[in-house]
Formats: sequence, C-alpha cells, structure tokens
Amino acid sequence: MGGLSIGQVAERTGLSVHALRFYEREGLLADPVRRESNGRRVYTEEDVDWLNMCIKFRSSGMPLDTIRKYTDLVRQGAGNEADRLALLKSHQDHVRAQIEELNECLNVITWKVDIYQEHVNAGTADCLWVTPSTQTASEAS
Amino acid sequence: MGGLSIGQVAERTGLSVHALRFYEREGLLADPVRRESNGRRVYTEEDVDWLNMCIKFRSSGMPLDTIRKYTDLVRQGAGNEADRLALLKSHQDHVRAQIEELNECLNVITWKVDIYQEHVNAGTADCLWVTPSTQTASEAS
DNA sequence: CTAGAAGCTAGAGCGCTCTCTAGGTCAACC
DNA sequence: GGTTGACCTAGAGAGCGCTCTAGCTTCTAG
Repeated sequence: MGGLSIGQVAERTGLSVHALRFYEREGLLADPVRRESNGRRVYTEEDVDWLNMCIKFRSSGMPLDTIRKYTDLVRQGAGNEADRLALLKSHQDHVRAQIEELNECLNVITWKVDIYQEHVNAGTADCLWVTPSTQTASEAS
Repeated sequence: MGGLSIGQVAERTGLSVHALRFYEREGLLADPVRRESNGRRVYTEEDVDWLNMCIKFRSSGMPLDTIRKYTDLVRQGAGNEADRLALLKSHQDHVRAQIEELNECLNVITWKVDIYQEHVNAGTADCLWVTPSTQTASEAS
C-alpha cells in the first residue's frame, strides 16, 4: 500500500503515462501528486479514484477546462458545494442531451441498416434512400 | 425548386458555408456539387438530404474519413451493398457502445449530483466521496 | 453607377487533447 | 561497470474538424 508509480497508475486507469503527466500539468488532480525523494511521482488510491472520475467526465465529453474548474472548487475546500453542484448538474444535462441525440442518430442508422440488410439478403440492391421521411434518391447507383 | 445556394443550404443544415465547402473538398458529397455558369454551387434537395445524413453520422462520432469511405461506396454504384452494410453496422455498434458508456457516466454523475444536492439542501457539505463503491476520501475539504 | 452582400479558391490558422522527443537521472541486474 | 528500463522536465508535434483570411468576382438594390 505504499503508493503507486506512474506506470502502475497508467496500467490501472488505461491512461498513458504521458496523459497522466499531462493531466497533472493541467491541474486536473486535486493535489499535485506526491514525489519520492528522487522526484518520482507516488500516487495514492485516492488519486486513482479521482482519475477514474476524471475519465468518466472526459468520456462523457466534459472538456479539460471544466474538469479543472471542478478540481479547483474541490481544492478550495468546503463552502462552494452549490457551485460544484451547479457544474455537475449542467454536465448531467449535457450528457442527457448527448444520449438523446445519439438515440436519434441510432434510429436513422438502424433504419438504413435494416433496409440494406433486406436488400442484401434479397440480392436486390439498387435502390434509393436517404431519409426515413423523404425517401428521395441519393444513394441510387 | 431551381436549386439552393450555399447560403441557403447552410441555413437549412446548420453547417457553415465554410464547412459546406470543406465537406465538398473532402469528398463527402456523393457527387461534386453542380455549378452555375458563374461557378457558384447549386445544391439540390437530395444534396441537403445527404448532408443531413452526414450530420447524423458526424454527430454520432463517425470520422470524416469513414463518411468519405461510405460516400465512395455509394458513388461506385450498385454491387457493394454488403460493404456499405458492414460499415453502417460497425458504426451502429459504435453508437450503441457510446450510449452505453454515456449511461454509465450519467449514473456516476447523477450519484454525485444527488449527494451534493442532499448536502447542499441540508447545509452540511464537508464530506468525502469519490466513487459509489469505495467512498474514499478525495473530495474532503 | 455604386455599395454591399454573397460567392469563389487556395491555403493558413486554431482549439482541443493528447503524444512523442530530446536529453537526462536513477536503480537494479548480469 | 555497463546495460536496461522506468522515470523525470520542457517543449515540440500530431490528428481532427473545422474556421478564417486574402484577394478576387458576381449579383442585387438603390
């Protein structure tokens, strides 16, 4: 339990060592990672937890900038919970909107896949479809 | 119905005129847009339909490169429907995976939002949470 | 006839998020 | 004692997807 090297953290989180150093430089870690006497980073389990949260933020489209803002709030300590909450809620809305948009896209794509599937199955393939609604000719051959 | 100018298409699709010219240069349009005698682009409704489809592809994370590949297949004409289908299916999988990932992220974020909400409501705010599972201390003040 | 809006091409520039390089330290192993 | 491998910093570079500029033409309205 004596702390983790950057390599170990990279392995656990899936981030590259480059990315880990980059994130630190960018101020995305609550506290700047502790160092051994020789200058090497020593990560704690809490650091890894925090990084995993950052990964969730990132993979749901939160820009580094916003993560930094959140990190700053946390670093400032108690008293700004309402701000943190607002930031999180705003991102929550963002994520919900993304999911909705992706679902719409998925519908369109699935519609196209189904049509292609039918025609490929049937051996007939030279048809015309672009949108579910208009059925106009743009994919004609 | 005599065709649309680039400005009109920009307005309808939400793409900038810059982006429209860029997409054309990048080979994202089934056929290079027709021109008036003076060299100006004239878009058809089918072009707009196609662009709207590209927008769906883009906003579900398909890289321009892949859209170009798809466009190439369509341009080549009948006979490669299985390839188009494969491309679409692969993107469909991608989109589904994205949605799943976003849902996971949303769960984490919602969990955090709920806790902050509680504490903000209660006026008590100095607590320690990072992950739903570990409850370790990283957001302590 | 003139001003202003809209269009054109070619190509530079930008914002974001890493990723990689150069040049070096340090510890461990054969 | 030399080599290997993980680590360090500072900063350059890369990939993607636009966005903008320069310099020019062309249409439209007053």
